[in-house]
Amino acid sequence: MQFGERIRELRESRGLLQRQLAASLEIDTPMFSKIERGERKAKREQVEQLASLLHANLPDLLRIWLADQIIDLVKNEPQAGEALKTALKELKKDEH
Amino acid sequence: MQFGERIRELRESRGLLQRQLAASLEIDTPMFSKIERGERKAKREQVEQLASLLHANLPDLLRIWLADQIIDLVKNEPQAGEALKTALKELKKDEH
DNA sequence: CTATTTTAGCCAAAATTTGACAAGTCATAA
DNA sequence: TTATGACTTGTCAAATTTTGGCTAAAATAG
Repeated sequence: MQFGERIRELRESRGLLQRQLAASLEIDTPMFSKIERGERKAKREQVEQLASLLHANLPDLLRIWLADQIIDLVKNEPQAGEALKTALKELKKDEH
Repeated sequence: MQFGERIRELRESRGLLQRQLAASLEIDTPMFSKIERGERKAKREQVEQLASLLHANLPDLLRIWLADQIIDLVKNEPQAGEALKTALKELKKDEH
């Protein structure tokens, strides 16, 4: 599940139009369309606003949103999987 | 293990100076110093050159280099760990 | 068809990244 | 002490990337 897809699901389930959410985020409709299609990435602040506007779970949206960016960073890299595992280990180390 | 640290280890084990490797990469010594200390990030092309110059394993260097960037992306995010797991799953999906 | 919604393409402003330079610290040697 | 060499710090401008808005085209609904 990608972030844009999820936003679209939530938006449509609530019967909202792109231009309505776009207005709330103070961006224009084409920009919102691009976010939904994953052509542009939302800002963190916009994720927060969307969670609120769509009554969605913020941590979960953030998780998907971040995952998108990670994928974008490592795609086309042969070592992608291994790098992710390494990053996870590093992360756990820092938690202590 | 971070990328810069690893480069420094390899460089020192071969008795090379920063200015020598910097010259090979066609950047100046301060820039190389910053890469070693993780203040600046190396370009992918530079990772390849370094692997060659230091007779190091390229996939392994790339793994560490990528992991650094992932960490940099997700640090300060509460959902970092979960996002990484999600990204890993997405990645595996694409592999089929 | 006509309206509205959504998407595509382009351009400029803004933000980030990159690299170089000058000057600094630190250690060692003369 | 002075000098030298290796490395680091801080700042600046050039270059690249990202962001946002505009126009107009395509798709969809009525």
